[in-house]
Amino acid sequence: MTTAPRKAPTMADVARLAGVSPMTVSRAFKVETSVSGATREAILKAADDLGYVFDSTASNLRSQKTNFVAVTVPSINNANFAETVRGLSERLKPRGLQILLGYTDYDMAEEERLIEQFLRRRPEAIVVTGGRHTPRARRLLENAGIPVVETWDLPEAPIGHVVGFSNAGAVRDMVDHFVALGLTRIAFIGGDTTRDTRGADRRAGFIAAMQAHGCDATRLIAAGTPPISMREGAEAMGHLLETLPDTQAVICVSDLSAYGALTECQRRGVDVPERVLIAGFGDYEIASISVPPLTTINPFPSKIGALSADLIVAALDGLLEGPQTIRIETELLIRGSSR
Amino acid sequence: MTTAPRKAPTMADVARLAGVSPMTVSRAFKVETSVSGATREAILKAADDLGYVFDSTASNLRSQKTNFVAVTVPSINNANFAETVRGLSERLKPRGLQILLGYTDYDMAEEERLIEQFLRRRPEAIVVTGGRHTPRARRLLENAGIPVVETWDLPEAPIGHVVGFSNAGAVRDMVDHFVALGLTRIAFIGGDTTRDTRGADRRAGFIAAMQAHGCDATRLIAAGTPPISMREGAEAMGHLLETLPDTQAVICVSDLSAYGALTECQRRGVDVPERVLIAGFGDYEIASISVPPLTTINPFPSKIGALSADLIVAALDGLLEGPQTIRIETELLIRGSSR
DNA sequence: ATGAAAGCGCTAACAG
DNA sequence: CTGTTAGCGCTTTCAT
Repeated sequence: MTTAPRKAPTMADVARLAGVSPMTVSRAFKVETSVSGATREAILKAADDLGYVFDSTASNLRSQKTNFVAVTVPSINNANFAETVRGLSERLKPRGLQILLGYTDYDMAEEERLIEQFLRRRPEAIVVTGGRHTPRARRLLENAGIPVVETWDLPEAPIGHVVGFSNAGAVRDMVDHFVALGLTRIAFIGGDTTRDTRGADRRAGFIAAMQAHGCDATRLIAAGTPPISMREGAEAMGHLLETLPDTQAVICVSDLSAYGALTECQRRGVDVPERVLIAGFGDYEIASISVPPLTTINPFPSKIGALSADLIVAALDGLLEGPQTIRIETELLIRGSSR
Repeated sequence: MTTAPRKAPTMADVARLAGVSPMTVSRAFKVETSVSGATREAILKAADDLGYVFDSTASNLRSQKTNFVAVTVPSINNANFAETVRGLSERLKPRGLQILLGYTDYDMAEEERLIEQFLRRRPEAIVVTGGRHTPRARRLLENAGIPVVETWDLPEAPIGHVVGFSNAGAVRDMVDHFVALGLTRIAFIGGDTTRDTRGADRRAGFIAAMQAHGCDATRLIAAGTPPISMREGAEAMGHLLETLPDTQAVICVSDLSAYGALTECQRRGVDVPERVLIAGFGDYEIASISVPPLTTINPFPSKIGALSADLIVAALDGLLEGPQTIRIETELLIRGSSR
């Protein structure tokens, strides 16, 4: 059945059946509270007989504790953000904190709406992806009165705590790698830069690094709306091979688009890495197993989540002096697609 | 700042500043309620000045409405389940229903814990993945008094509504395809069958279909703990090529393991599909873009979500006579890896 | 170890 | 269109 005829039982009902006061029932449902073993047993038995389910909406209101942490990510369909959520979740669970997850679709206006909705539910802390937000979203976070963690970025003016890395710096490392191989005609494949701020930072990092090396930084292919897919990466590669056939290396905004680019080369009989080198970003599983495997950057997504959780727990325990910024060092992984 | 010095303002504070009663403030925050334009404006202005944020913990308790739907999936890091969640989310949002998402790690005991936690928060409805649960989880769902939807499966004894497909039947279609090509030495690569019940159903469907065709159904490779990865698919394929080198075709429990198997063939110089044919499950993006592309089955994951949302909305509106079962017809996609 | 009273912040129900 | 009263189901606080 999917509908109950009668009203759900409350603690008062359980108390009546067990012959105790509602307060004792309340205590019996917490761990480490002073209730005698026999009484607790009788209460839990009574609760089970009645089909009682604890009502946390009432508990939340009275105790002013909701025991959840709000988390916003750009996309739920992304292995790296999923790893960050897993890292968070695993360290928050032992503290009895659940995660309320929402996705913004890489849209700051949607992020603002989501943050407002989430704050209404009174989370104990909030984790957001990125360091750029609408002015109103920023204000909401500043005034929320709870720990705030910005991740996957190193914002210039953080709202609260930060656990992230330099997207531009990571791509600079990649450019340096290619230049060290003696290459100069290097292209960048990414999505439209208005939506995905981390993608935009990577593109900006590419341009800055190329210019620092005195190389032409105009081989920029926009491949569609972020997050760009394998297919869009493939299409961008096709376009690149046709319009700028002397390109020696390609840096893609993510491993997924890089893999798409690789397959397009395979379909066209363009040898990788002999004729063109390819690199991605994110160290997704595909990057380590494709033939050839893809050169990429590991941003340690689950570490971002775990360290964010540590900050939250410390902040809730009052152990933090002020806002903390934890800088993650990304790792350049040179694989078969670039050597 | 991450901590507020003073207490957060309530509706009473807003009411005082705006010179109205708390009830009018409450009305001003709902749409389509009878509040004069000028009054509403003054109230929202006062709320903004105070930095007031609506407290839904109180609203939830008093109105006995939480405006969210609980959803459990085996893994958050899975493009197909993500599509189901997206399908749900997009159709529930216009109704003002948010999603509370949790993952079970393919573990029924963890699912039970999660369901209990979720029901304490009093969701309007609950969506679970699969049709097998612990006895206690089943009882909790039966007594929850809210619409329940089981997905991604066709349970024999549904708890409430169902939106799913036959995992065994889908694999039967795949076996039929290979047998029609004149092949008989067909293997199945999957994970341990104790955890992933959908994977177990696919394996059982493989065995049944092979036996129905009078073929040997013993080429079964267990590749690790579900969900099995690309790497585990590759390792299983290596094992298969060494122990049963006369195998003509391989059906994998998912596209990810199928892709791993494909790469292993490429590393070993085993031509696909000339020497061995490969098929997966799920129609992930990798399946359509790999070289060669992978034969697979599309279970229409976002449709599962959308139809589940429709059932929930109809049930909440009291438009459903009784439990509904919606059967999704999967689609066999024959691609380069098997022809 | 257990109980009684009060109230968390909002809104259902009723009145005007 | 707006206000008053009461109470959702717990837990804080203070007793015993």
